[in-house]
Amino acid sequence: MTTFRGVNSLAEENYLKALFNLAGESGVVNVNELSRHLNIKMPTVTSMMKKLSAKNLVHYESYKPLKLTEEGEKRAAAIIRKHRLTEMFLVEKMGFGWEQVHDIAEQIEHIQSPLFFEKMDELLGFPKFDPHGSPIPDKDGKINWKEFHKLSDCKPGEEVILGAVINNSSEFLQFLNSRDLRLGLSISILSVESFDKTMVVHYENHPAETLSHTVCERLLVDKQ
Amino acid sequence: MTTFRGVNSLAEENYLKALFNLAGESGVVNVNELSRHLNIKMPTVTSMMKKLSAKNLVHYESYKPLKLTEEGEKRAAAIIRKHRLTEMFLVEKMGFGWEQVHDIAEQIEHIQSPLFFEKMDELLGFPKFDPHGSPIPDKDGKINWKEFHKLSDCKPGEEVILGAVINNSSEFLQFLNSRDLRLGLSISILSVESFDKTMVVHYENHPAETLSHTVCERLLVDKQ
DNA sequence: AATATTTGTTAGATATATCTAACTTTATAA
DNA sequence: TTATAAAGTTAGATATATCTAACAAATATT
Repeated sequence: MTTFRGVNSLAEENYLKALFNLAGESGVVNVNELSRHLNIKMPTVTSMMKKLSAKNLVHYESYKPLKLTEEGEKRAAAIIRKHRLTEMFLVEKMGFGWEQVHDIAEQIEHIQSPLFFEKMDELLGFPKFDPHGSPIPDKDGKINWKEFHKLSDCKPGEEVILGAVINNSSEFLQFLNSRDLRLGLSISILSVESFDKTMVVHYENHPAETLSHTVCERLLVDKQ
Repeated sequence: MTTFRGVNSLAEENYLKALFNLAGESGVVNVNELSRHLNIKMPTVTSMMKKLSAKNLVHYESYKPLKLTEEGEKRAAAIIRKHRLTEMFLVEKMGFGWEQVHDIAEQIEHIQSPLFFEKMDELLGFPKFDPHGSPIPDKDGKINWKEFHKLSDCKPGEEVILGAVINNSSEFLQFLNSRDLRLGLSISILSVESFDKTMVVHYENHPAETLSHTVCERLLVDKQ
């Protein structure tokens, strides 16, 4: 039984998603980067890029950086939409913690059933962000980019709202849990250590919590 | 990225499940049967049986019928447990109709996350049957077989409760929907046509509904 | 019992997705 | 600006899961 996988194989979907996630401003990604991110050797990546290029999902030219085509970007956004809707569903409707949902969503994002995800979307009330504050692409693949700042770029005296986290690893999220740090929280910056950029912040029942630069770089905030 | 699939590949899981589902009283299945059911050619089936035999999941000897080993049966039951829990979740918690859930569950049954299915189980209140009345294997793979009778084996005058349906195809379930036939319904048998075994039954707001033998064979009932 | 049909196996081919080893191109640094 | 390092490609091997064609065994039919 050839399990139905829609137009793209599971492997292809993972490459598309990775290309989408790794693309910065320029939208381009190196073979090496992609290789490291997917933990797949470079020759394998090269051959897959040729395949996706033949399907008009990736712009590929020897020795040049990779870029998704418009169609490739649409497909990738659709997968990320499914991933983020799933994360939201797991947290909001099934009682998972935000640190538990990544690996499950990583599998469910490949489910082929528009109806299944439409139902999720509906039950969730058409959310715009996932539990980590990442925007959920709409059905056309468009993403509502919110302009967040890194907490590490803020100055003492500023009061900000925690809007998103950059790293979704279970370890990082568990660290945030242990400090009662969650999205929506109002945080005041008390001081910044010029030596190592460590911040002392105040929020809720935490009058003076010390956060390393590494942590502050991964917290995205809204300066209102 | 080698997508994590636990101990068995997706293909292997589908063979195990099919062996489980096709095994009747004797617990044995023919290569040909399996081949037809999975829509995979016999030589492919033979080679997979050798592989599963090497993994001690199937008893395989040339030209003899196939049988799951104890371990194979456990693995198969675990997959079927995930399938049926999913169907129940889709119907009870996501608002799907019983005719819509098979194909989605067919995909979600392969998700590797014990926690995900434990959560489903818990949210559903540890159900014993799926939306089609099929028993949900417990965590040890044990199945609580209820002794149902085919409606087609019942006699005029009997009053029975619809407990399960044998065919889960969307078409059949839609037919049942169109006649307001659902699990739990109390049905009285008014008459049986000796010529073609067609039954005339009475239930709820249907004073005299005529059901073909083909349909009655697929309806399992409880004679209380 | 001989023959025909069905069922099952063997052998070898194909497609996908991966790898390693060797080589080439591009980028970096002395 | 040449040498070195990093990034990328080519060629060929491997594993999985599938197929077709040809053959063998078991079962059914006359």
